[in-house]
Amino acid sequence: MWTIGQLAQATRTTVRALRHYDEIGLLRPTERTPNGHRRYGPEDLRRLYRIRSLRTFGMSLEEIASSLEVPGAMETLLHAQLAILSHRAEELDALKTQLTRLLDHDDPDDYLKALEMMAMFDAYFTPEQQDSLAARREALGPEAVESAKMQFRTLVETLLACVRTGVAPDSAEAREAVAQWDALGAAFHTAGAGTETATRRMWDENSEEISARMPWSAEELRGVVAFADAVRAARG
Amino acid sequence: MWTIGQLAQATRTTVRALRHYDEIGLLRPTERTPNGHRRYGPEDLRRLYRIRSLRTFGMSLEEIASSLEVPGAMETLLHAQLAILSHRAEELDALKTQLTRLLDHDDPDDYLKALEMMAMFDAYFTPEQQDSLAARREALGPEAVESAKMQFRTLVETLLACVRTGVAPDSAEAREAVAQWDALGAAFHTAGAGTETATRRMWDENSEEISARMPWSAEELRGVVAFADAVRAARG
DNA sequence: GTACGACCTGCCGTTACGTCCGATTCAAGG
DNA sequence: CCTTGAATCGGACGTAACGGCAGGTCGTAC
Repeated sequence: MWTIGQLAQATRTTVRALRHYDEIGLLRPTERTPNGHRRYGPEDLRRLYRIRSLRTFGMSLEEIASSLEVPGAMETLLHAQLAILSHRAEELDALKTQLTRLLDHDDPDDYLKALEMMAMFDAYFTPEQQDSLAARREALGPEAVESAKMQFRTLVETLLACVRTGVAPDSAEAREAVAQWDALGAAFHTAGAGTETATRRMWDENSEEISARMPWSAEELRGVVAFADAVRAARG
Repeated sequence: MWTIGQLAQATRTTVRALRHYDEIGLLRPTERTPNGHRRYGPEDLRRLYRIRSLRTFGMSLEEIASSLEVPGAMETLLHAQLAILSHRAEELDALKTQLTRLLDHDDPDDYLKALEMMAMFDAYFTPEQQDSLAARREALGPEAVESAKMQFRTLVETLLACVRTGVAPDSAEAREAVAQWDALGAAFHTAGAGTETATRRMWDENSEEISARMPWSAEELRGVVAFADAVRAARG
């Protein structure tokens, strides 16, 4: 039989934790001395060992309590916990790659804007869509992505010029530019269903935020998008 | 300018979270209407995006607040967070393998005892020592481990017989048995420094618990260990 | 006798909000 | 203009697993 301090020291827990377990009924000492001091026996020690093990697996004390009562619950619970841990590991891994991508970014002063974009990205794309977009980018390779950015810039400039000079939406010049624009987008979208509409929503609702990362104003961008719509409508 | 409900819906947060951010001064709305309703502007929206991004990286609101104030703190903090995430990933991975080992165990009714042993194991070996022991077991292969268990059982029986029949500690029979015992232990211990003494402490302080998993009583085991000590002492 | 350590109960604090409350206030319809 | 339902307000309490502190009791050693 051991006092609470001895048990705590022997099992590398704390007196406070043991008292907490007693409070919530998870580990009641075998007996109390007449003056109220807790006395723990070997059976309590074993139960404590089990509790600490299950705790290292990330289970809540409530789960531990119920699994220790019901004799057959252990296997089911451990399997479930393994699944949870695997899921958490995947999430962690995704976070790590995202963070690494962010830190590998060229411009170290651009973190704040990058963070904004990531959150917006999260808000408009489902995780599956994000995965497919990332996979698509990876499949295309970094130089293809850079090249796409360049093409995108020149296309925006072209369309912007069309808007400014009042080129008709059914002109060959406008059609050609919009066709290239759509092809460029398609190269990144073919992998995931619904990414096109999500991109469009993000574009519509956040042109101000997006323009903050680009050399054009939100007004100009909205004009370009509207013009592209008109060109597609004229094309039929 | 948006109301709190609109902002919450647009950014997929909750009204309560936004009020919380306001409370702790993390995200104050640009203005209030005369009647006290919060009004958020584009600047608030951007700040919220940043906050949500950093939150997904597992940072506390306090860390986020300070990193958003100090201009250069972002890179340092993100790097630190990446390190933390990597560490957590390793821990999670270790937990997963441990759980998997437990679930791969032959006897499904033996979970509770296995959990006890794991906790004791944790209490007496440092993580590095545990790694080296596991690596050692893996290097030896499962059939070698099984064979060692068999040898261990017969050795205990032999020594137990010596104790019962009062064989002298300096007899050839006793010396031979103890030499084999030590060799068997050495096969598992050579990889990690300090594992021998840890094993010994665990053995000394928990013979009752250990005996619960073996076909001998704690009394008998303590007798065997003491006898082995005597034999080693006689050997010099 | 008293000093010291170990123990007791009870209460507040932690994180990032969720939930519920009663009291206003807004927007739309009759 | 009045009503009604939805949105908003501030405040309070709850969460998980303890940590830490206060004030009191107990046992032992000097």
